[in-house]
Amino acid sequence: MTDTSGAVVEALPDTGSKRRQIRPKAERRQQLIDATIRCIAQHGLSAVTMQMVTREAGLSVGIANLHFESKDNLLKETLRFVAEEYHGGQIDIMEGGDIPDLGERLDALLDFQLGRGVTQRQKMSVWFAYYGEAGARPVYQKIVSTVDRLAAQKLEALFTDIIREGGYQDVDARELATGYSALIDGLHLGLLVTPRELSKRRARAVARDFLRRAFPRHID
Amino acid sequence: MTDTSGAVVEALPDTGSKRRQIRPKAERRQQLIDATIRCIAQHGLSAVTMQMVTREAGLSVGIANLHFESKDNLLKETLRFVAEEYHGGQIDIMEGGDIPDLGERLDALLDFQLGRGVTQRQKMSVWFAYYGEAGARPVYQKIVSTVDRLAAQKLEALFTDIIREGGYQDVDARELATGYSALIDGLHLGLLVTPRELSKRRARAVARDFLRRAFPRHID
DNA sequence: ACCCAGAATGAATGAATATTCATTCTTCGT
DNA sequence: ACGAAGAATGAATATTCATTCATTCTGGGT
Repeated sequence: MTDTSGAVVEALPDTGSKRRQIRPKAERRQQLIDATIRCIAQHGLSAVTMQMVTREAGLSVGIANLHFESKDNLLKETLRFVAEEYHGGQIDIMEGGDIPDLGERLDALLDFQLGRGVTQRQKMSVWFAYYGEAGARPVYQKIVSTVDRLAAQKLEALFTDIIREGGYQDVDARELATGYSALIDGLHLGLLVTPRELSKRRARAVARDFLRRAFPRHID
Repeated sequence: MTDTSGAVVEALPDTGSKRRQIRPKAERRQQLIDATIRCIAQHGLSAVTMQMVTREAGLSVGIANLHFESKDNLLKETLRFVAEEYHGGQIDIMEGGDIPDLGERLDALLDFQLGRGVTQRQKMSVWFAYYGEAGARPVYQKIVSTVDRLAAQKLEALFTDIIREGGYQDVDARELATGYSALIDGLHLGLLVTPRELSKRRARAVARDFLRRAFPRHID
């Protein structure tokens, strides 16, 4: 309305080239998912628009509906990606052919869960944005609970091994695993919502404390 | 456009009376906040509309902007209400003039945190819906962290008393309080997102276990 | 060199939604 | 009984947004 002269086309300081690029479908999909993650983290799930996402990806609006059928689907696939990345990483460590020592494996798990990769505000924001909607959207519940269940099983198995190795008495692997998972989730929440009160450093100390109290001969 | 005859006015099967009622501002505000809570729980924060809320409250659309200036404000006030209800309840118990025995006070706290009132899906949904947006909305962070900080202090004080009374060694009240709070948050999350895997009963057992391991002479 | 499958674009469309405000209705004090 | 203060209404407005699709462009295959 205000400027129809069309003189300035390359006004935006785009991500490099303004020339149309053709790329395989899989690559574009990932590009869009990554952009969605950044948008959710920055603006919140409820404020994310297709325009926002496609601009963040440096692409046109139409492309999102080309590679995902709808916004709904894009959001679903984004959750699936984040969930699999997080739980997949955990599972790799817990199965841990790389790390034979069980105590060290626990340490590695804790490092992953409260370390750089996962704890970045971006990822946490996305994670909890979906949790927030999960109460009203069974689809989200299903996506999360599918990967979640597997991770829970692996954790229980790891704890069972540790209990056997350490000869710990009066410790129930299943219950402890539930507690540990909940603790980690709660710490993530704290890091996200009240970063002033809870430093990453202290979060690790708290989690480590939990494990030490349960498995004193494996931690510290 | 389609029907200007104005014949059928009472077509909607309203919540009882179709007669216009005049009520004090404070009452209408609470009514709208309650409706907002129900809407968020049922449809998710991002799907809530003013029409939805006002219909749920059995009122007209205009009223929301009469008593709150905007949708944004209504959502903010709703969060404030939920936060104060939850943390206020905890604080009352922890200050606990009613319950002199410290172990019993702990039990009461746990009951409140994982009992009927708070754990109702409705309230949990709202709680986490806001957490999900908190990463992107400093306003929400501020509202939560204000009440949160006070509750954390009270919990630390309670734990300090218990540690002194029980003569527990090697236990840091602050760290334990952080851990316990995180654990409770994590359990709420589990109850909300994977109710199949985590029953309320088991959540209580897990939390109780955490406390017992720290304060064996006060629990069980 | 040229073609064309299909990738990419973005203006246009239509649906949804927050907010406004002229009007109507209640209640309370007198 | 009456009038005014202000509570309540909901049609209208303006905006925002997801989705569509006619058109343009690219790059690999011939």
